[in-house]
Amino acid sequence: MTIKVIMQELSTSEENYIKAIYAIEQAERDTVSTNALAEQMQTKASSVTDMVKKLSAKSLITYEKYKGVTLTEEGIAIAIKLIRKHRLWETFLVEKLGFGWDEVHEIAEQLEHIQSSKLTQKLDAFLNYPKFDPHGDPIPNEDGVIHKNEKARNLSETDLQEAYIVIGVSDVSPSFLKYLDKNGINIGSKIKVLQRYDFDQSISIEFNGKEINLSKTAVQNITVIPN
Amino acid sequence: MTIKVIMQELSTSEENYIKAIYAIEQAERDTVSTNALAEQMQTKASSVTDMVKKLSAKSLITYEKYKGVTLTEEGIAIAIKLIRKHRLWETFLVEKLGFGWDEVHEIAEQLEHIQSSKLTQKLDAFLNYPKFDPHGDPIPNEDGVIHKNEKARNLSETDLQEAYIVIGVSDVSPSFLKYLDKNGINIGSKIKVLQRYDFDQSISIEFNGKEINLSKTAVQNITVIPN
DNA sequence: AATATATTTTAGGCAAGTCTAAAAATATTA
DNA sequence: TAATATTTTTAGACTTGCCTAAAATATATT
Ligand SMILES: [Mn+2]
Ligand SMILES: [Mn+2]
Ligand SMILES: [Mn+2]
Ligand SMILES: [Mn+2]
Repeated sequence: MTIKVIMQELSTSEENYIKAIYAIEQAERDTVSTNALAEQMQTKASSVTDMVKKLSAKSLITYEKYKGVTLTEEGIAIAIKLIRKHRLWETFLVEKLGFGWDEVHEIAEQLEHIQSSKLTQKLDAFLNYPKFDPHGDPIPNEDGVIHKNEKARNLSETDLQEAYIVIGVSDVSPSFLKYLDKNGINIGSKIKVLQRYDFDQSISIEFNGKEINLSKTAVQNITVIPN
Repeated sequence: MTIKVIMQELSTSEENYIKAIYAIEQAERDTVSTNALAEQMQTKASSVTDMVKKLSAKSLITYEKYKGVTLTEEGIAIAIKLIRKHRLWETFLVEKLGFGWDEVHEIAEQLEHIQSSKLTQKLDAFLNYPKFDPHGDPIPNEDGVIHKNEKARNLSETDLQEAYIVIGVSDVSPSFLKYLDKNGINIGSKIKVLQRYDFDQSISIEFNGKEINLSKTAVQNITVIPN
């Protein structure tokens, strides 16, 4: 007797909620509150309550009134599949179609919902099984395994006078990425941390021979490893 | 004073209706009836009436009660853009990802709704501005121009003992395309029409040295040009 | 502990897209 | 042309996903 796993069809909205819950779970290591989810989804708390009941009924999250939600194993698997598709498509758009890294997130938000596991698998092969997307984020493999870089840290947690390599950005808004482009900073850029200003938590770095000042907000959105 | 053309955002459902109306208009050269549209959309006539009112309010079709619908200029432009995207994606899936021509239609049905004119343009360039999709259908260019082959005709309208080249298929169902695959018939296949059987309107052709019998239904779905 | 504040849920409503059943209009046929 | 059949529209209902306003619960403050 064979057991058939029925992978339920999810709406785009349901998928986006799953992704949002996953993202919050990764950031804060706690159950996800209704308000936090409403914030992430740019919607109202009452809408979140509605959706959260539906996802709970489908066993993709556990939900207790007034106590927030957590993804189930199945929910996590779905979230990771979506992230995999999102990052593969972003890689395709940059590597094959020549888009800038600031242009691909919005399009990938649409493409990640295309339903075809064969497509995902063939896209992965076509791209030569890339490990990271254009923003330096790791791409989960077909089994859902994500290889995080152990040495990765936020630029705000670095030592003075030490050399680092930029390996990722956590804000993918076009304005931030264009700002980095203007300064020539990209994934792989070699930098040295020169000074840290306590009054506004900005820092100055050496990059390509010149000194660049980065605001607190910019610094918080750059991930590096020691060089 | 500049006139700004506001390209309205359409839902996937609205887009599919526009495409369906266009397809029927091409086939029968007449206004499109509610029932014909319901048949094409695999839905009920009452649902069609509802949608037809909406599209009419958006000036994408002209609609008169009990008299069927016609696409407006704007409606036609939208239909052609969708067909362009559909066929470009099918080409991508076959040429770049290695899908079979029988596997791509369903996936392209999803991909054609991705919103980004820059994506369409870059995909076109990446594919080297292909003129035809994997089923031999012409791909509209960025200006909406479709180059139809003047010499194209249905296999049912061919002369005996004459040589032809298969240039297209009008049924894209996997079962039909797999049937052609089994016989080795593809776009570009050189064939000779041997005989025509009146009693069931089947024909026999010579292909690759061997004789193949094709049913009426098969014949009706193959497009050829004289060799 | 009682009160005030913040968070979350419920109640009720709206738009899109679909359906069934019934009514209205059009087309066919006797 | 009148009856019959077919097509199309309307009426009313359902689901999904969202909203606002109000009620319920939980948390913070005095
Ligand atoms: Mn992204
Ligand atoms: Mn990314
Ligand atoms: Mn197709
Ligand atoms: Mn095609």
